[in-house]
Amino acid sequence: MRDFMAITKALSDPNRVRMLLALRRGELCVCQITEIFGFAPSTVSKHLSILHRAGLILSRKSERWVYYRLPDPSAPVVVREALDWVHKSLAKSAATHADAKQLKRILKTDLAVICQRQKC
Amino acid sequence: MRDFMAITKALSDPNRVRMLLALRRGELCVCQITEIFGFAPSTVSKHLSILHRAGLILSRKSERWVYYRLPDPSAPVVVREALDWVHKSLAKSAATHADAKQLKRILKTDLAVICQRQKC
DNA sequence: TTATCGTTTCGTTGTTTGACGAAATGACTC
DNA sequence: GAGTCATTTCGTCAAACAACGAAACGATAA
Repeated sequence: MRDFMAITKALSDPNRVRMLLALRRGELCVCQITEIFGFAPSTVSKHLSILHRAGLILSRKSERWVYYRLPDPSAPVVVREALDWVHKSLAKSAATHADAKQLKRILKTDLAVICQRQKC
Repeated sequence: MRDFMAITKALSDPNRVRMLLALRRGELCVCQITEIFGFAPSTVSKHLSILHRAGLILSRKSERWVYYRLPDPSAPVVVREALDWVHKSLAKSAATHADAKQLKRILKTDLAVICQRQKC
């Protein structure tokens, strides 16, 4: 029950759900996600840590950056089904589409430039 | 997105999730649910209205009582899948089992007696 | 070591949420 | 039409939460 509630609480904030959807195409580092959503880095970090603690995303550190990604198929069933439900339900939503557009723009930009722009 | 968030917000409270699970065996009236969980009737009513607004339960009025039940298979896909996920994930949890035991006891008791006990 | 830089943690602030009791509602009975 | 009764709505309070900036952290670079 506790694990399950960690997932539902993580999914109860729209910005966290948007972040899950943004990761659909592959891993992103914190500053890329910060750029997409326009929040302070500390805010984004907090959201990602909540998603991470619920098991909905995994993290990896490389060079200066921390990358987050969706879990692989070996994740617990409850997590896999939650993610399937989220993606299936929102893949075509307006918010997802808008975020995907932002993401496309950001992926064209060099990481260092993004980070400098944010002074992060 | 708004509909989806109504569902995740509804599922983000453990007591509301317990109520969904309690309805698995069939419809219950507000005072029966109140008896199971030991909250004030106004609290239970609020929880049920949140679940109802999210489309996770349906209601029916009969005589003095309002009955709530899980939706039939004609419910929206997003709702059906959410409920499937909840039930599949928690059917065997300790909390569900304890509530089911309470429920069994309460179903043996006459509705009028329950309501009187609560002065509701 | 010291500096730099992306990320996280901490403390604060304003908002949301869950609980309750009291009062309102609305249907059924007399 | 007045009374009864289950349920809902309203107002209040305390706890939880989301956002931010400042400071701490931890790894890499000089």
